[in-house]
Amino acid sequence: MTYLFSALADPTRRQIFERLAKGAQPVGKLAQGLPISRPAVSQHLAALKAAGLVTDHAEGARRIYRIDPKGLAAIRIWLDQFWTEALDGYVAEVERSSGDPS
Amino acid sequence: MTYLFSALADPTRRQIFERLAKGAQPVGKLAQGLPISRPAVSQHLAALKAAGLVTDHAEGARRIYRIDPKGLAAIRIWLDQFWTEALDGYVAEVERSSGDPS
DNA sequence: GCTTACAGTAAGCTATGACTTACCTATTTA
DNA sequence: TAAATAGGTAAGTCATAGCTTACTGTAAGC
Repeated sequence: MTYLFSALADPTRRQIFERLAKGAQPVGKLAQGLPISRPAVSQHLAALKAAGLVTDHAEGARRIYRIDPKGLAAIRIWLDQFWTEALDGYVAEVERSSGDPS
Repeated sequence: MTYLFSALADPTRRQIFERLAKGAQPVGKLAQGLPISRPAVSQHLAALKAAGLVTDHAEGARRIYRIDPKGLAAIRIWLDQFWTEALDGYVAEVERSSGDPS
């Protein structure tokens, strides 16, 4: 989860990711329209890839990046597995401190 | 989203958060069992609070922290709003590159 | 009121993360 | 095969994040 959340913690990286969500793109095209250098984009893509948020494949000289559903799925699983636990705990605490509503 | 993801990106902070998911706790009790100092825990709690992941209230000299559902809800919204877009894009790209399956 | 427990804040240290430029490799095109 | 395009890697810089110790401010207990 650390890689996943770290990857999404950076605004630029989220921007890249959200742009890829609208369609696969090569590195150079991504770099256009971003206020950072192309190598910086490459580094961000490497981070996203390590997190399982994107995949890449060669297409001639270009390298096409696209969303990898694995990453989003992992977050969803974490969240779901968490959701009930956290909310149960929350409700229990609130009830405990505000008197039994039954 | 930046604060939210940054807060969850740190392993220690996630540990604190997940511990709170099992029940509200004062700072000192959280600090016990963690390999870091109590002030460090305070700082982590401040980050979690700023992200909307926890709330606190005074209880005598103690300060009780508990999960704030707002944070998790925000992630869920981000994810949901994203889910369809990303997966639609993904499917569209895959179909485009592997031939029309119809 | 004085002391002890609880916890936030300040200041300083160190490691890491995001960027840059320079470089190298592989593919296309002329 | 030479030139140009596409993009990953290396090395260095600067800012920030996470930690520590020291301090300050409240609430509780004697």
